Amino acid sequence: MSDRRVRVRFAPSPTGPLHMGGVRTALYNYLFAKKLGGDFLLRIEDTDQTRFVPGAEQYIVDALAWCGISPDEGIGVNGQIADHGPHAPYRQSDRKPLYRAFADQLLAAGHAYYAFDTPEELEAVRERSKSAGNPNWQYNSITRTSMKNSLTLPEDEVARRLDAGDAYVIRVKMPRNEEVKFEDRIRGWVSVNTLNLDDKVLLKGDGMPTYHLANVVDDHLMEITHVIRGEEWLPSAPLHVLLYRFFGWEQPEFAHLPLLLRPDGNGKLSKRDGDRLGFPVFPLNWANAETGETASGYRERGFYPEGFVNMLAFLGWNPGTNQEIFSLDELIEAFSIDKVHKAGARFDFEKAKWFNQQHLRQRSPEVLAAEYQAGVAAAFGAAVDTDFAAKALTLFLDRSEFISDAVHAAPYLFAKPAEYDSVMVGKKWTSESAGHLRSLVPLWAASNYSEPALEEAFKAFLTETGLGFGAVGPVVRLAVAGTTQGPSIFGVMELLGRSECEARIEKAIATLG
RNA sequence: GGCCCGUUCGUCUAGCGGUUCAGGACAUCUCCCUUUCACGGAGAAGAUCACGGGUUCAAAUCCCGUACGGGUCACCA
Repeated sequence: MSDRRVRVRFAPSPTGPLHMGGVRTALYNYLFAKKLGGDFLLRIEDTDQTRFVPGAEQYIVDALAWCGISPDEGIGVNGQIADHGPHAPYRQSDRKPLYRAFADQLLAAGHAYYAFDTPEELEAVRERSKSAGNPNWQYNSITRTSMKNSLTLPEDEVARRLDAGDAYVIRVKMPRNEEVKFEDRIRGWVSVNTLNLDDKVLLKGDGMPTYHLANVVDDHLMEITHVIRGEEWLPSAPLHVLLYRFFGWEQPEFAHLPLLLRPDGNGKLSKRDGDRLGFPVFPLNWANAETGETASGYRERGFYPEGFVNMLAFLGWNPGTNQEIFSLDELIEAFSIDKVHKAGARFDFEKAKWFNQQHLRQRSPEVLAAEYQAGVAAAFGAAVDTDFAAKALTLFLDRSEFISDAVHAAPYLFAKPAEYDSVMVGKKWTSESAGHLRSLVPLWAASNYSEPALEEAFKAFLTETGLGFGAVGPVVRLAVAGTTQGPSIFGVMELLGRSECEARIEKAIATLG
């Protein structure tokens, strides 16, 4: 497989929104392919018709598009829900007719067999086994001899049942005692004895393949060279290796990614963690049609795709240098599957925010100004011009992790303070405060109301009166902004303009005395 | 429980037999800057490299065992 064109795939099941772990798997696949000049495909594995969730497929496509992880082939090319490429269709439910022949091939070669046991019978056997002290009964090389299948039933009865249309599944016939080995790109040699593997169902009663069959068949047909997926697939990898062998196909290279762990306690990060832990687990908002609840997404939380992707890339991978801030293109350049960590990575939202902050600062002033304008319009229904936005950003960007921080840090830029910080009023507002402000108003009015001029006039006033900055500065802040925190109050005053500032000062004096 | 995988500062990690009594980042703390809050700068603290045995002149790095953690055991993916 060394000189084959690199082709990888991300193959999610549309049973709900894609969570961040899934996005990271897609990202690593994408980075790997692009780094090597190969193809990245998106295939939809919807063989379980009972778990179909409306909108999930659209969500997956939208989420990847937002992240900039664009498929070259399959579903979702150019963000469209449509098949695109020489191996169409790329949705397994649409490929249903094609799997049967492969199951038959295994049947003919003696690597698979028909099994007529009903789900109820299997359930009963498991129950019996459990009460006998064996908690997990398996359909395997030993137990299959006492089940109803084409290995135990007389040939004519099997033919009769098949003719009669009896329900059946096709199971893999697991070899009795064989060591299955494969070299995982991340974990090295992994070895399992078939004694511990069971006769997995390959083709279900409804004619649909299970993941195992569909995955192996499609990866082969679609000429996938590297299977990069989550560690939860490691236990079934030996089965897949065996299937490639049974079919006589070249086996792709495997790379099983470490899991994303919950920041608290134990276990892997799951969809059900939702917002319970105080951060989104999904790339985009997801409105659950059944519960009516909306799970929050990174996009809506204010993250830039660049920050989100950068953060995800570093959960389990590291370039080996001290550089941490990367664009998608830089990630492609730096990525190496061999540098992926083996152990699970515990997610830390604080660091995630830091990544976004770094990307926030890398954006151009023009783009930021436009985003700020949009944010202000959405939050306060106020329209501000580009100059205002640019000036506001020089004041507020430093203290922001998200552009929304800059927007929400100063509602007082868009409305007079509704109230004044009572603690600071108590500390700083004295019987003399109103007088100081009244003295300042004409001094400022005589200036051009620019930040430096306002500050200069203020300082001159202090010098003249012998007052300290701490005695009057906070008072000005309270009057103009209602709070004593924030950037230079003179910058804020410049933004607000003279008449607004004077009105606010009057209002404060009227309110606070 | 069986099988498989993993284990370096609180967290993400660098490290691939000697140049490391372990480097960076987030978080924490201190100081400077700023008469606010942040940003920024400087610094501190924080890991006997899970533990125990080996191998070797030399081990975080190789091997074995133990412990702990995780994953997986469906006609789900």
